[in-house]
Amino acid sequence: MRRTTIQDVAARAQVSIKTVSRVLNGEPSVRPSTRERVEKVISSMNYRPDPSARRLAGNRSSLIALLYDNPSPSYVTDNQAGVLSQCRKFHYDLLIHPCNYLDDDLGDEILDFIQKTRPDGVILTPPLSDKGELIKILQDLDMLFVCIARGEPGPGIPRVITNDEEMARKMTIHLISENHRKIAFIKGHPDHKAVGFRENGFVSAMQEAGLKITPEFMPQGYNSFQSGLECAEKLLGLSDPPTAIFAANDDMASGVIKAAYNRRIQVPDQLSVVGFDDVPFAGQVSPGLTTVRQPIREMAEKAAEMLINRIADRSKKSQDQFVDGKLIIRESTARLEVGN
Amino acid sequence: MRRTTIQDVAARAQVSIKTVSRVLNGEPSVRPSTRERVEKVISSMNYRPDPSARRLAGNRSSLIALLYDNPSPSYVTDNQAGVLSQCRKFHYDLLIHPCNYLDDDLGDEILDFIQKTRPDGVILTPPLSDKGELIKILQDLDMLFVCIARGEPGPGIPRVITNDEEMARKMTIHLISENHRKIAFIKGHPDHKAVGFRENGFVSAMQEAGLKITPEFMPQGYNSFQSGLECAEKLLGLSDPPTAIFAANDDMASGVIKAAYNRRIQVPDQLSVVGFDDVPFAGQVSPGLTTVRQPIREMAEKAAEMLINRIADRSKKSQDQFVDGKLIIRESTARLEVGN
DNA sequence: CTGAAAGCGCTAACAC
DNA sequence: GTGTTAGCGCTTTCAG
Repeated sequence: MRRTTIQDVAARAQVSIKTVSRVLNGEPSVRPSTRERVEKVISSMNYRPDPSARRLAGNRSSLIALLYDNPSPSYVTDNQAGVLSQCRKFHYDLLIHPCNYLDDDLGDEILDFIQKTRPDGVILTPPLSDKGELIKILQDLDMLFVCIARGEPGPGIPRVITNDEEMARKMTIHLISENHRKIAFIKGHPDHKAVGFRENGFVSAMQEAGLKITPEFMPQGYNSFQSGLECAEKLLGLSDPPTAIFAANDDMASGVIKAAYNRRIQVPDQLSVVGFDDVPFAGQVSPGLTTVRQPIREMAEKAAEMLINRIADRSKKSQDQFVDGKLIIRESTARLEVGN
Repeated sequence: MRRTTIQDVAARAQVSIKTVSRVLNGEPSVRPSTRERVEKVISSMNYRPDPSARRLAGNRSSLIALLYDNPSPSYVTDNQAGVLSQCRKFHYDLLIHPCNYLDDDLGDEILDFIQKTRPDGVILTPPLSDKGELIKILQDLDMLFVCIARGEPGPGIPRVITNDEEMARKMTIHLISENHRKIAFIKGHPDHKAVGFRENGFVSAMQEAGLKITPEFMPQGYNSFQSGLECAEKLLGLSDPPTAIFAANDDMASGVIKAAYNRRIQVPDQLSVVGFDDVPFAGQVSPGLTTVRQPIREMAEKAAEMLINRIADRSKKSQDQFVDGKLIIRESTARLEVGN
């Protein structure tokens, strides 16, 4: 059974295929009565335009590509969900392309992917969004793109960003308000710029409170559970250990909780732990993790929206979009009782 | 700058476009020397065939659709990764379609999606793969599909499945071998058939060991962290509580650990806990969760492979594929010391 | 083994 | 407002 085409619809509605096309694309110059008639036929025949034909003729793919390394499954699915919700609204399809940030030929691979699939636009998530080499490739291709959580601003590099620094400041101030003075910070992956801002927020809050921070109290993590575990081992083994540990993300924070568990250190009684992101399992570990909620899905939605707007009108410049985080206080932090 | 087309390649290689097409599609009847010449031109011009044009002319989309509800982010990303790896190998693109299992118009939505995107084949993950209504829609459309972890076999319903029952048996036997006698089982979502097999495995191992199981010790969970937490609350509140709890998946098992934590019950000293799936955070909770590793990625790969084979030759019948799970013993279980 | 020509189903000019 | 016509870049007959 051949699928029904625009011809069939046109014949039944007694109009030319062009008119059907106009109705399909919501073009204005169609008499309301005609439009209605065509729409009726379309739905009665259950007609769907063939996307390949549209792409070919219209020279636009109605495809958006989402590029990501794989920070964490929940990060990935949240981003996908956000982008997809906009895609559905505006009749785009989504192509996903996980890739390896460290691949030597990442650039070639992505170039290949884009040339092969010809999306109308691309969305980059960190750490890819911080990678100048990729940005350059996209710009050379004259491909529209939007960066999620990219660290650096730049002309022609539209971004959706959060107030990482401010939220890290707030979280640090919260810890200080709970009487903590010896607070350590586990730094995030150096290639992941936005995570670096969390460090800045921590440092500025500490300095403002007149608290000193030693390099010993700021070990370098790499965003992974394992690196958080290792950094915490070091911190907790110190002769004068911290009473609170702020990890730059939740994965590392859960590594800290694990390290404390291994050493039979009670959280939060003996040690407060905080993370950043509010991944799903942050609420499921024991104790529940105090953290900063990152509106990942919302950021992805905004990014998709920006991208779709730019596709519709390439001349329109788009400004960086901001999205707010939020403190989530759970059980992994507590007021430090005096005497410590 | 116009993109290079098959015409350009043909002109440069001094052949007709048909010959280029033949080379592109790996058709046999091309003289090796000609083939080589064409290939050289293709790579020197960095030519990529336009997928839309191919789809339109060839009446095949080179698209695979992955349909899923959202059991958990890691489940989703593992499935995507598995399918994608095969897609890349065989030059398919992947369309993802998360949906809501409980939507009243799920069938319509999926029908719409398929008609709109015209994939060459579809992969279903549980619980969608158990939903007869969807299967029927796909069959009516004459759409090729493969089910992952579908419970029921059926003619014309190719599946990739695991030995859930056997692994649950083994895990139960493990608990029994560690002296546990009072073992509770938190059942999975009733709509998720494969998870039901885990229950069967548990029951058969218990019966074989001559241990009795009361309904009280087999509460109904719904695969979520929260439901695991609630079931565990009930179990641990019993006058004669279990010494071990087997949850039908890891999310529920981590709910159990949380419940124990809340009640200051030591895991594994006072209570052994086991899950099923080996999601990433199973190794990150404290204590690490003893569980059964589900080879999700591998299943997805097999499913994609089967599907692609069927697309290549619709007449070929495909048999159900089996993939093995594996016991992962971590710290949440321990030998029960006598005297209990 | 290779090529010419006819579409695939749609959109974009341009006419009316 | 609406229709006609010519492609988009490829695959597929069907001839040679």
